[in-house]
Amino acid sequence: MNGSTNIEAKYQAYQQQHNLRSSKRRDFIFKHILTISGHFTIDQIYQHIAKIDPDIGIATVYRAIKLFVDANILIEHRFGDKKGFYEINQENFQEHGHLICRQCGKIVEYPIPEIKEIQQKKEREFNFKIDSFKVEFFGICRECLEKQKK
Amino acid sequence: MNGSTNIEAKYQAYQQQHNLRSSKRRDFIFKHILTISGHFTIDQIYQHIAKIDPDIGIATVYRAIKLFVDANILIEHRFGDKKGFYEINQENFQEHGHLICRQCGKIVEYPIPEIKEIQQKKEREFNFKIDSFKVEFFGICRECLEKQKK
DNA sequence: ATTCGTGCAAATGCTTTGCACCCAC
DNA sequence: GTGGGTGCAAAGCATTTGCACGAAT
Repeated sequence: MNGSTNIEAKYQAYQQQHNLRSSKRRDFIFKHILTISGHFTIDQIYQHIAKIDPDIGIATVYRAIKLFVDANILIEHRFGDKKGFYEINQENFQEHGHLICRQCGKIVEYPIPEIKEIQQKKEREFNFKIDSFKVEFFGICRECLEKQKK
Repeated sequence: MNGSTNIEAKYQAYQQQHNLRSSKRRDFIFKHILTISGHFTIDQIYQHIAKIDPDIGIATVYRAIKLFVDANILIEHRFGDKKGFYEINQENFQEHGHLICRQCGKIVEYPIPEIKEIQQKKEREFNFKIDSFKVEFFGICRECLEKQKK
């Protein structure tokens, strides 16, 4: 089973559980987010879709993305900004965290395989059913450190 | 050296570096946040301070808290909400992460001593100067799981 | 027919900012 | 006196929502 069928199954299951009607716009947004690697914002999605389907409203994008977050298809991040960042919660993607530079805002991804073990430990310990995680480090990146020296 | 002198030193250093003047209000907010364990919101601080100093404006609280975040005295969290949550970034506090129930919104803290090692590894690997981190797990808590069964 | 999905614009809620005034240096 | 600190109200910005209409069942 590859990643996208896995996610599609999740979407279909969610649609059934919530008695959703089929919607071309929502399906189109869904297909589009599958093609994105890394993070994106609502506005990026909206800009892209609006080129192909100019009548779409940004509210529809908000509603769709919110639904995908609820369905645990997407993970929402707020890296200190007020704006939301989203990324696919694909189980067979590499587990990763984020390094955020608080000076230039750059976001670097890094693999963090250690997290699975910690997650399982916490699940047992707190009797929580965990379905996503975030590991974020904040600091100053090399480039900004060098700029400071000058 | 205990935790609060550590933080006070951080505050003083920041004040000097940024040529801040002394401010009774900012200092009072500073002292107040030191007494709080766990997370708080801007509004909670404002409500508390306004009882003692009714003339204070909420903008002052925002400005002070933002400054403390910039000084790395506070860590800002956004647990999916639009509202910001804050907590002290006290180095000799126990390193901890958060478990967030996406159903009832409950936030549980847990120790995560493993993180220091990971942090150091990433610092070396990416040449980042890391000064704070977040580890968050999202899922459904025991109580909500039990409610679902019924 | 009924109810969900959508566009639009208004509303919301947190946060920031411009301005006039006050206060520390 | 100069420039930071503050209260107030207005503005900003991302996000949500009420409403009327169109589309799916």
